[in-house]
Amino acid sequence: MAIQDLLHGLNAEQSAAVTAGNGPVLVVAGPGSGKTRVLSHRVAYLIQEEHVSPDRILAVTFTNKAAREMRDRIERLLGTGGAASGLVMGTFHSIGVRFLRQNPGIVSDRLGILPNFLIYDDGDQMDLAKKAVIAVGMDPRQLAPRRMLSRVSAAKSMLISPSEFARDHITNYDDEIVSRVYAEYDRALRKANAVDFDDLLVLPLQLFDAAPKLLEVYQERFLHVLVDEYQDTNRVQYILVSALSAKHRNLFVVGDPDQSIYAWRQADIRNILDFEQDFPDAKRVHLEINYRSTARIVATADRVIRDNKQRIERLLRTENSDGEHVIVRELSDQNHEAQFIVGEIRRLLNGHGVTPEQVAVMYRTTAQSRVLEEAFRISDIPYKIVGGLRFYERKEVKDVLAVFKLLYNPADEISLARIVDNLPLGRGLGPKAVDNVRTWATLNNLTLSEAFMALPGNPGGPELSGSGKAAALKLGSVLANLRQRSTELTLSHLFDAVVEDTGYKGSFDHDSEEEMQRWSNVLELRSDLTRYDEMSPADALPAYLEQVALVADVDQLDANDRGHVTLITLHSAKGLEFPVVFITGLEEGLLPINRAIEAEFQDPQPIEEERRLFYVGITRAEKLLYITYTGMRMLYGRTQMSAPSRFLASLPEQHIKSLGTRHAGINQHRQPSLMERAKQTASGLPQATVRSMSAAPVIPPPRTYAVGERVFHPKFGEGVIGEAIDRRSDQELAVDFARHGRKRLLASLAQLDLIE
DNA sequence: GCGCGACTAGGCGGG
DNA sequence: CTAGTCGCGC
Repeated sequence: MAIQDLLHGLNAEQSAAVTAGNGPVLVVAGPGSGKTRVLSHRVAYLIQEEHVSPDRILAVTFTNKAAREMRDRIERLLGTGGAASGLVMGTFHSIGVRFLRQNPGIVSDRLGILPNFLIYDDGDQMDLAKKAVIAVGMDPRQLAPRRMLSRVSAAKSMLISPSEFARDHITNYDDEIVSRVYAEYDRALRKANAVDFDDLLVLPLQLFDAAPKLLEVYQERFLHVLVDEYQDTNRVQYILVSALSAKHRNLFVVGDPDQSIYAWRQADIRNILDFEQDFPDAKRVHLEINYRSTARIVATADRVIRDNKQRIERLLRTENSDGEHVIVRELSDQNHEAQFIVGEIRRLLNGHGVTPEQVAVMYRTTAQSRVLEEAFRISDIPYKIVGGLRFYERKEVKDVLAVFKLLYNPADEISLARIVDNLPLGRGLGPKAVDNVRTWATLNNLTLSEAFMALPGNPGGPELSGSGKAAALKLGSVLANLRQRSTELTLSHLFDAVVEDTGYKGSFDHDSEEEMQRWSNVLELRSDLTRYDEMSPADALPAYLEQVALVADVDQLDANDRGHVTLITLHSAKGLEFPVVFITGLEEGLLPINRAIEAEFQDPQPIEEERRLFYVGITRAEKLLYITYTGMRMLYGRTQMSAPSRFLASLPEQHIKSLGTRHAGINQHRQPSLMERAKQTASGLPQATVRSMSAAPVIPPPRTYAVGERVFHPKFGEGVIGEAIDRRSDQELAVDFARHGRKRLLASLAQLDLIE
């Protein structure tokens, strides 16, 4: 492909970013401004025009899905298949684990982590944190392991080691506990030969510290380092990319400070704000034309984000047509909210040319998805929930995976404990028997599971009662047998052996619908495993376990996986786009969330982050945007009156159509100030009529259709325009399809192509 | 050692 | 409300 083709369709700013020369580059990219496009074109440009070998480019994305899509795009741009192979691309975590796996010798010598280390998921980390809390003599019920974990995670992301924490970061009793739990947690993690998510970023840095020569090798190799969603990087990630790009200094970062929504995960917005201080010779490019959304949606987003105080003033503009008004709707409670959404989606699906996959329903908390899911289940609209309980976090799936993990890493006591507690194989073994085996294991310098496996050959081993002894022997012999077979069997056959030999398969009650559902989840795991059957058993097991640990919810959203409405949290929705978006629960306490409101007087940051989250949601919408809130909501089992979110007051009147009884712009939860009352009186609020657009931007006319023209629709196929009614900024069409008869569609929504 | 009902604390976001 | 834990009786 020629250079002009590589730059074809890019605007001036996008081209400038793509073709920027060497040195640090900061791309500040508004929503829908084509940043993924810029990144892919940049990589393709480097390979093709600058003749950079793909394996000398490192590209970091926020999700695996984004990495996948970008790779596809680059392949397409470069034409020939495989042209992008060798590119190092993925999330920070997957790149981190790659560094560790590539250097097993140094990792094991210097960091004490054996090559068969496991990545502990959230649940494993929780179990370990709980044990750590108990080990330091505290009660896990009062200490909230979850809170401990987040403190530990925060420390790790700021590169504070347990000993540094103990030395420099204790200011009160609470810190004292955290410090001890942190030390114990990390010790237990190493003992289990496991790492947590933060370790995947921290350990590579420790690796580089321990082996500076190795860092030099990587520094030399990576001629170009590109980072997406830079506003959401934390300190460790910042240091990692700085270190890797230090030699050639070709660091290309893309981000949007207004979309920074991960401060709670220690993302540090200063990384992007201070980029030019860190790299004084940095070039800066702004992408501010939005290609995604209608002018009304862009104007709404812009108006909402402007009310943040701590913000760099920025432009957001579009050349797109006005589109429809943003619909704001008040409902009496969450059930009516769900009903409204389902009803509205049904209306759009029937005859407005909308297909289910074009629609997303977004919410602040996963708890909100339950009511929505219920409404969708009753309706005949296909839907899919992203997030919530992940597949791999389901109890029955974790139970089986625990066996796989233990077979791979015998030091993994957390998994062994799962097996003992949850599988029929562990029946008859209580804490006492396990403790006795552990004592014996320690004496003989074995891991706990190795000790169990050694039992059949050492009948005189640990002290055990008659029944406990039989159970322990059984466990040991089954594990030893599975372990031996794990090197020969494909993963799906290993699965069969595991569910059979542990008695798990037989433990599901065939008369219980619920248990049969759980068993079918277990079987789904089996079909997941067959994807690895081509690989040699020795490689498949670690590859599969790694995939399980690093796959995110959004990663499983597949572009080919069509035909359903998406239910998703606002956080997960970052980076996605949908023609039709519903943002639900615009209420004080939910969006903004209570925590942020409580902190508001000491610290305005959390509220500002909530507003950015709302902004992220708004900017996901291409054509139609609905915003809903309720007057009453059941939360944590109690029904409470809910006040409309303060963010509703930022919505620009001229672009919204308010269908509620109360006007969206007025907060009901507090007395309006005199000024506000004055303004309300002046403008005649509350009111629900649509006000005409004031100071409308110059907008190019949208594509229009005429009666008789032939068109193609992705779902209905070929058709002829039968009627065309002009609306303010759109056309309502009646199209006669050859195979589906007459459908009424909105020109802006239906993905029609004119057939010449 | 297991299974059950009673009780309590938390209550968001995710690689 | 729901998940997790306690404490009891078996």
